[in-house]
Amino acid sequence: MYNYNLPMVFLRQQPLVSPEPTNQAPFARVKAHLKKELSQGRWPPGSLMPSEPELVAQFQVSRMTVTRALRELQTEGLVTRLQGVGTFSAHLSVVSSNLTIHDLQQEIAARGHHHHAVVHLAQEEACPEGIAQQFRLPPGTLVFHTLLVHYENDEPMQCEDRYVNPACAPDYLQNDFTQLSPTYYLRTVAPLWEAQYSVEACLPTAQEAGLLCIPSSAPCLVVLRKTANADVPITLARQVHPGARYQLNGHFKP
Amino acid sequence: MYNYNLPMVFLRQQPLVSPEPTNQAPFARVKAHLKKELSQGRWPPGSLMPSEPELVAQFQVSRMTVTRALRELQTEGLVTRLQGVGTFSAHLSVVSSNLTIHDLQQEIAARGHHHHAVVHLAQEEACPEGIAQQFRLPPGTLVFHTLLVHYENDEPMQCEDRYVNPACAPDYLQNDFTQLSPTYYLRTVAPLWEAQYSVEACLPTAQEAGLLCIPSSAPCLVVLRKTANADVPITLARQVHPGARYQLNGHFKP
DNA sequence: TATGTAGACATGGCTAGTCAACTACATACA
DNA sequence: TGTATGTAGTTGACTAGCCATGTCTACATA
Repeated sequence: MYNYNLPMVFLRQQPLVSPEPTNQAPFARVKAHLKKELSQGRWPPGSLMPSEPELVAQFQVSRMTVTRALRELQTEGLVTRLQGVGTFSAHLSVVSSNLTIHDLQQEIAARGHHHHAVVHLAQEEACPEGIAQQFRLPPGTLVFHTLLVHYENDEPMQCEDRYVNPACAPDYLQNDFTQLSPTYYLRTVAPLWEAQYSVEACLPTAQEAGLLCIPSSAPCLVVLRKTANADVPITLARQVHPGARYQLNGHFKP
Repeated sequence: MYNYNLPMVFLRQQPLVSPEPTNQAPFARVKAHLKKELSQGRWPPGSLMPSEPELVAQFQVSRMTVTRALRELQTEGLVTRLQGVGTFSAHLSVVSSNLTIHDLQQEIAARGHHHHAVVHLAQEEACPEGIAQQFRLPPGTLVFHTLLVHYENDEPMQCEDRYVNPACAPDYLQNDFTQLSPTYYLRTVAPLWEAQYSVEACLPTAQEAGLLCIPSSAPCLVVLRKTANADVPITLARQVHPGARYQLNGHFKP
C-alpha cells in the first residue's frame, strides 16, 4: 500500500471550520451566515440567492454592510453577482486549487533548520539561444548566470540554475548568494512581478545528480519559473529538488 | 543545456500590466495609483504609507472610498494595516506563489482533447490502518475504494487511487466514472471543502507503471490530496502522472 | 525619576441616503 | 404579430458623518 500520510505540516488537526464568535462585526455575521448555508447545500450551484434588500431586512443592517459581505464572498469565489440580475451561488466553480510555493530559504527557516548555499557558478556570459528568446534579447547578449546548491542542515535540497536579465538587476553578481537567496534579492529590485511556473517530475542531469549527491536514476521535482515585471522578463530559473527529500505542500480553502 | 521553454500555455505574450483606463471608479483609481507607486519601489517594504485622511485629501474622495482601496490591497497582500498605527507597504515577506491545480478532466477539455477513464477497481472494502487514521475511523470500517486511469486522447495521463468516506457520499459507487470524474461528483456532495495537498516526484509502483504504460524507472509527479468538509474527512486521493507527459502549470501575480 | 493621563491620530466599522447602470417583464402601440 | 417603452427590481459606487478602538506622545503629577 502507498503511504497516504501527508507531511508533518498537515498533522495539526485543528477544526477546519472556525466556531462563530458571538460578537463579530455585523458584516462578518452576514458573511458567516451565508457561508454556512452555502456549505450546507442550500442554494444549489447557480441558483438565485437573497437580494441585498432582503438581507438588509433580515439582518437589520445597512445596505453597505450587506454589500461588503457579498463582495467578499464574491472575491472568495463563493458567489457570482450580476448587476441588474442578482446574486447567485457560485457554479461549483473552477474545479481548481491553489498550491503555495514558498521560498526554500524561508521554508527551511520555518522548520527551524539551518540553510546555506554553495555557489558553483556566478558569471556574465553570452546568452544561449533558448534563453535569449525567453528574454526577448538578441542571442549573444550578455546575461548573468548563477548555479547554486541550497542546503538544509548540510543536505542538498535544491539545485538552482538561473539566468538574470542584467537590465533589471545590474548589481546581481555583487551579492553573496551563500546567505542571501537570489529570489530574495530580486524581490528588492522588482517588488512587484508576475511569475509563470511549471512543475514536473524528471530525472536529473548528470551534473545535477552530482551536485545533489543522488544517483542519476532518482526522480526529481523540477520547478521552472519565469518572472517578469511590467512585461520585462527578469529571470528564468530551473530549480531541481530530489524527489525523496522535497515536497510541495499546499492548502486550499474555497 | 536544459529546456527552459515553458509549456505552450505560457506563450501568450500579452502585456503583463493592464493599461489604466481613464474612467475607472474612484476606488479603483486610488488603488491603481497606490499599486503603481508600490511597484515602482516608493515606500520600501515595511515603511509607512499615506494615511487614510491624507489620501482622502489627495484624491478628493470620501474616506469609505479610500478604505475600500486599501482594504483590497490588504487582502491582496500588498499592504499591512495596523489599527491605531497606520498602513505599511507589505514586508516583501511572503516569498510565496500560488500554483493552480486544475481538474484533469477540465484541463483536457480545455486543450480540446478527448477524455475518458477506465475503472480498474470500484468496491467497498475494509479500511486499511493508514487510511483509517486519516479518516479518523476505527480500522476495518468499510470505505469506498476506486482505482481509475484517466486518458487524454487514448494516452494514459493519470492513475487515481482514491478512498472515500461513505458517510459523506453514500452513493459514490453508483456513479459511472468513465465519464464523470470522482472530483466532480464529490463536489456536488460537499460543495464547500478544504483540501491539503502535497506534490512530489517519485517512481511509480509496478502496478502504476503497468497501468500508465511506462517503465517503472520513469519519474512520476504524485499529488496526494486530502479533502475535508467542516472537519469531516471526505476523501484521500493519490494521483500519479507520468513525468514526461504531465506538468503542473501556474501563474502568479501579487 | 517614574508614572499616569489626556489628547492626537490611526484604522475598524456602521448608517442613511443618493445616483447610476443594468436586466427582465409587462404593457401599449403600430 | 412584432416592436417600442416604461417600470420595478437588482447590483455598483459613492458621500458625509458617526462612534469605537488601538497606539503613541507630550505633559503634568507624585
